[in-house]
Amino acid sequence: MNKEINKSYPDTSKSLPIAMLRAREAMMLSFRPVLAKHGFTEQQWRVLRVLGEKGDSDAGQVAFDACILAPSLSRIIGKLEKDQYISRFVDAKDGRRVNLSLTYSGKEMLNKIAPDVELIYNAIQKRYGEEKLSTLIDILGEVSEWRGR
Amino acid sequence: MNKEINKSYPDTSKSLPIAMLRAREAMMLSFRPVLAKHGFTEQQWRVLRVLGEKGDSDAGQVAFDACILAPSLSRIIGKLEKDQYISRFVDAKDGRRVNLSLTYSGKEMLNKIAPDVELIYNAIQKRYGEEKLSTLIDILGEVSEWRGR
DNA sequence: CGCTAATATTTAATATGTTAAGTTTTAAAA
DNA sequence: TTTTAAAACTTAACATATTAAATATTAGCG
Repeated sequence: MNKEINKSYPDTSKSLPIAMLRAREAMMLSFRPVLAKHGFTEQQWRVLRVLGEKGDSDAGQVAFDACILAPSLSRIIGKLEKDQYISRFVDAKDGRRVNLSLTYSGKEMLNKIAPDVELIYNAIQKRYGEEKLSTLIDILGEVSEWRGR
Repeated sequence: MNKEINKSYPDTSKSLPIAMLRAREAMMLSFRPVLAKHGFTEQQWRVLRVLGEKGDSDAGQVAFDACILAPSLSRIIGKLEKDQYISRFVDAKDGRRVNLSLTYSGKEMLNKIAPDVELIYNAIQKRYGEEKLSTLIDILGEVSEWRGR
């Protein structure tokens, strides 16, 4: 009959991937509406931010910095370019590389949205304290080094 | 001319949402191949796990526990039901609710995959130490309580 | 009881995630 | 130098994410 095929599994409440998903989602519930108000998705915003922060970069670098896979980035930069927030041009020294650059209007948008995003960051930091959050970021940084087997 | 429209923004390396994304992605790079080997996506696996752990639940509960939005869950359970890993039936007392239940074959699959997933969990825990990881989960839990303004 | 608001889920539309395959260009081996 | 392998993107196909709207059902109220 084997009505007892159920065993005991590690509680999902202790699952790191789910815990990160939950925490991230909690924060994004605050951020997303701000970005949406300006017509951007979370990912599009990350691309703009990374370009604003590190300056012109090739697509691979942006993909890494914004934590977006290459195929997704291809589509995203297609749209951002169409909307004239970024410009895209093939690298002169290596024809495989695509360099990305914020346009003036992209920089303007960045300057326009950033303060609203900052407000939320500050509220979160005020709520949980800088120390706890920097501990969090430190550990997350360590775990990001994980390369399984 | 305003060639200096660029200002300074908070470093994305200090962005909590991105830090969580990176750390999560690092771990999922280990987990995904294991799940894929058995033909499941990350989300489908979360649904199976949650049902195995908490027993029969309605869709809303599963959505919360697995951290999947209702519209996504609808499709996912559609596929899991078609593949006969779960069964779905309308609640007798509340016709709006849909109750979900693992089938025998769903439970079998859970028992088959869980050990492989466990191995990875254990390796991660061994690498970073239980204390650090439980600190991480604790802080993540706190941040999950965040409800913006 | 009949009407209206609230719930739980599903459907739809658009955007991104994920893996595999295809292109073009470089680098490296033979 | 010719061939081959590797690198950086892009395209394609399917799955999920996100928001809004549609459905169906229940709860509350007058």
